[in-house]
Amino acid sequence: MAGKHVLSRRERQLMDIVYRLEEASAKEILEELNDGSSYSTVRTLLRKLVEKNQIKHKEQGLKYIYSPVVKRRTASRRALERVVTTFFEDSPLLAVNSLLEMQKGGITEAELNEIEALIDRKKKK
Amino acid sequence: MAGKHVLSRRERQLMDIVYRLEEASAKEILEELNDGSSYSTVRTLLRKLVEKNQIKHKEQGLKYIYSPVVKRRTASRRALERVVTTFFEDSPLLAVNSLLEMQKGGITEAELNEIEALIDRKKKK
DNA sequence: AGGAGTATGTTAATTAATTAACACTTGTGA
DNA sequence: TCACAAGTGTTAATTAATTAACATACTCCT
Repeated sequence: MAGKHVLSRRERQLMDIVYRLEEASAKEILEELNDGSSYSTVRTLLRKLVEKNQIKHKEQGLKYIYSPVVKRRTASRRALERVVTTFFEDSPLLAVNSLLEMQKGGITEAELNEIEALIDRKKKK
Repeated sequence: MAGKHVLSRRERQLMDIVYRLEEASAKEILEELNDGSSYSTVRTLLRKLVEKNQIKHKEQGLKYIYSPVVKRRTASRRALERVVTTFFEDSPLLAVNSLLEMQKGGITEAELNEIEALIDRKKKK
């Protein structure tokens, strides 16, 4: 293993699932992966992520429930920053523009109004 | 190698650089990486990315200039979608909210106005 | 011409990632 | 109680990723 915070492809894939589900058991993660992976495989990956201090677990009855060490809000900011840096020339504005055009989960008129409200609030500072 | 479109950690790191720079020579990528990697190492990675059909190169005098096969616009959409799915419950709105709060490359008043203009334009459709 | 400089092409050794078998623990219902 | 179900813990084999040495090709300049 290279370092504490360097994640392999597979490890990152699991982290994404954990962030999406907020918390999950090994079994749930296996189901989310939905490739032919064995339970054992998933558990080895989870153990490595615990070692790398990326996730922690609490016991729930028999099983462990895993959740991220870095909270979602922080991780999401970092993820957005990376995308903005890589694809949008460090301009959040350009990224917002792209989000407005996004089809998936398309933005409704009501949501557009919400965004305007956010902007107004921001302007007042 | 697993599949044609499955990238390793290092390969993705190079792709990010290529997307950020739009196009780059092996040497430029080496400089961007800015860890102790050897020129030879970078070139091997580039060759693999070509094999995986992630980048292509044109010759420029002696050297190759590499650029992504999937254009930036497409790749950026995919990247945003992934972030929105993983961290923002499939809601572009929530992602926009987070971008508005982003410090790095902070959004100016003028840019806020631009966003409002974008929204107005969008509303008219 | 030919040597230095700047590239790319080939190959191989090492290290890390990935996968999964197998052993063990604990709760639970017949 | 005791077999089974549902977990986790340990370990190891295999495959992929990573790194870099070495060889080769092409330009340019003296």
